[in-house]
Amino acid sequence: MKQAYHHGNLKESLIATALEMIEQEGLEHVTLRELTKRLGTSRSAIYRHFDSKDALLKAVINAGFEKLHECITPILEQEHVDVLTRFEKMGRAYINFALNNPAIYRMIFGDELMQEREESCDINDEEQACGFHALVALLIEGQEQGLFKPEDPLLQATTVWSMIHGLSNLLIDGHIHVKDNFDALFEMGTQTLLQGLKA
Amino acid sequence: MKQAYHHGNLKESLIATALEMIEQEGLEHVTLRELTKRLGTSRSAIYRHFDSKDALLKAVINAGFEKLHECITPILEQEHVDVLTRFEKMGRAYINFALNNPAIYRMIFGDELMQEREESCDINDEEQACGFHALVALLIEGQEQGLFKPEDPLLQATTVWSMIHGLSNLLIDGHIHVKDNFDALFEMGTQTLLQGLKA
DNA sequence: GTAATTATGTTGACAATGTTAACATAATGA
DNA sequence: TCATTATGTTAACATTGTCAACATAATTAC
Repeated sequence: MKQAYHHGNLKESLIATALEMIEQEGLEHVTLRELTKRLGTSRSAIYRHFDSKDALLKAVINAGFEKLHECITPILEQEHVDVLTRFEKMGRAYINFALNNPAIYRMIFGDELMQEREESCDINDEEQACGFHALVALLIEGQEQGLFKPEDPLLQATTVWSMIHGLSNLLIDGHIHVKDNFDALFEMGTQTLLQGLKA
Repeated sequence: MKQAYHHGNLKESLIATALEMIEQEGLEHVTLRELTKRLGTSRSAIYRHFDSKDALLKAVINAGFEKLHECITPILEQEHVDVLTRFEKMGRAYINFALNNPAIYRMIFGDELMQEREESCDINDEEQACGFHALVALLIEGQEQGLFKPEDPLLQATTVWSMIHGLSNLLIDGHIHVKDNFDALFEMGTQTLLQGLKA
């Protein structure tokens, strides 16, 4: 019905299609002309919804971050599951997200676009890093059960995150080959972490 | 003397200046026109030495990788220093390299340019990943001294690398702020690793 | 030493891309 | 109904990587 002149919800379509293109063709092949062609609109229709291409990409990144968050946080908050199981499930889900969405994952954490906005992605802000603070909560829970050393849980969480994040990056950037020995590698990583944190 | 028409060693100057520009202005501001202007040559002089801009950037990446290698490997091979000290010094040097050369570090491990060349950066190839295999050797040495579990040292090395790499990335991408608590964070990371690997 | 060949550098042009201004059309509300 | 706002289109521009044609230096063959 809205096909005539107005697209309807171009803004969200732009984000969704850009996200698809990034994952399928790679960020460098995402051009505004191609993107708008796929949506049947004209080149500069974008500028009614975003200030620039970078602004659109930031919105895509935020959408991707939301996806990751929805993938991780629920696992950490399954209170009926024991701490160690949640720990392992979270790690597996996190790395799988990276493996299934490598381009977005790379953008979320590495893209230069994000460098400027100082505020965001600050671990210490509980609002912006709620996934991280769910991990902190899990570690505190483990400390109370005597599973982990009673040390600063923020530092512990950062250590855990470093390992998972580093492993994810090495995998999606091709420095480790999944086929080789993913399960053994994941096991070694988590076991090292758990023994390292153990009281 | 060579100023007249021929530059002399344009190829290496291109790599060196590009590396400087990347670190100072950021990769996205490195344009062939600006790069060649700084070297006093004309735009397309590049194409006498490189097939494309990407080819030049790959050469820059290789140069950066070499820098990292020269920074890390000597530490790992100091046979008169005990294993645990070498371990910690390596970690510190590695992260400091990332902090001092964030743009290049990001390119070395994350850049899409490298994705295509399947062969390279393969951990299992002892030629290409000699830094990594120096770490493997250190872990084997530690195993022989009873410091570490007698498990697959390749997996152990990958685990160590994941932690250091992840921490480096989180730091240079601004998700952790160095000023906050770098020493405590580094300590937590290495201690967790060491206790996790301990026999 | 001179001519031929190769290596290296320059200039002008082109296509692709992000962006903007001027214009066009739809939706909304007084 | 009409005025205002929201949204979409078209034409043009500057920037950038790239290439072809040309120019000049260095090297080699004779």
